[in-house]
Amino acid sequence: MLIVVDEFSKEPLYSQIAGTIRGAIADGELLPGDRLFPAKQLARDLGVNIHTVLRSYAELKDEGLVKMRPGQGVTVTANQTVKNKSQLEKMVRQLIQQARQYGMSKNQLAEMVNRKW
Amino acid sequence: MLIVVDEFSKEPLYSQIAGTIRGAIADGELLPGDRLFPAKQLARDLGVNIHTVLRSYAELKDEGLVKMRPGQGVTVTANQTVKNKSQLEKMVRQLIQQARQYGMSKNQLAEMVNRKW
DNA sequence: ACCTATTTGTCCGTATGTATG
DNA sequence: CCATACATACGGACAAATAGG
Repeated sequence: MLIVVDEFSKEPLYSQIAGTIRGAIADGELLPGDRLFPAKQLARDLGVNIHTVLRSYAELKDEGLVKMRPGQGVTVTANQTVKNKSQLEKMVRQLIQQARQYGMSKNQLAEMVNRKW
Repeated sequence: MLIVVDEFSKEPLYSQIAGTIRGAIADGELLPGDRLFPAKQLARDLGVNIHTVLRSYAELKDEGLVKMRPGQGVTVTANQTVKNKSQLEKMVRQLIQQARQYGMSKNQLAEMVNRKW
């Protein structure tokens, strides 16, 4: 996987790095179980600080795309592709309709989902 | 609001701080629109680094509990309470269960809700 | 059981940039 | 223009978990 960063971009470095990796996972270039470069190594290769890389990795971790473990590294999480999601989408639509009736905002619903997860 | 940190606790400092504020919001001690202490000030008062406080705030921001804006500070987000929400909560629980069966992550579900809103 | 190297996790300090008022 | 406050990035230090010899 090729990662490049543009230090003059208005997009933060950690965001650029996370975005590239996120795309690679989405494209299947990185598969579940695959290990990312150690932060130290990637930082050296990219010419950025290790903290910047670790922040990128942490972002992907928060998204559930990877797992991070000291001594072991960062590995891509099991694939989350949904096969039969039509039913799920129907539920989501119903839920949204219900939430709207209660006068909830999008963020309020999102927060509720987040809380109950 | 009183915030104390235990530097010998195994719980990270930023987590301790975020937890205290999270609790204060849950208890209604902090109300929507209320402003948190500037990170610099709180850091000084607690005897920790400003980054540690900013990390706490960022965590609460990711949870949707507060908003952060340069120059303006950190403010508690609008309350999410819904009056007749028992049915809605039941739907959310079902939805989450369904989503889990499909192997979706929390963020994937959130994104789905966001997209369909 | 021990030691060592690797790698992430947290915290500190400093510098500079960006948005707001 | 200026002060305030968060945002990003760098560097260094040490801790904690893991793997391997």
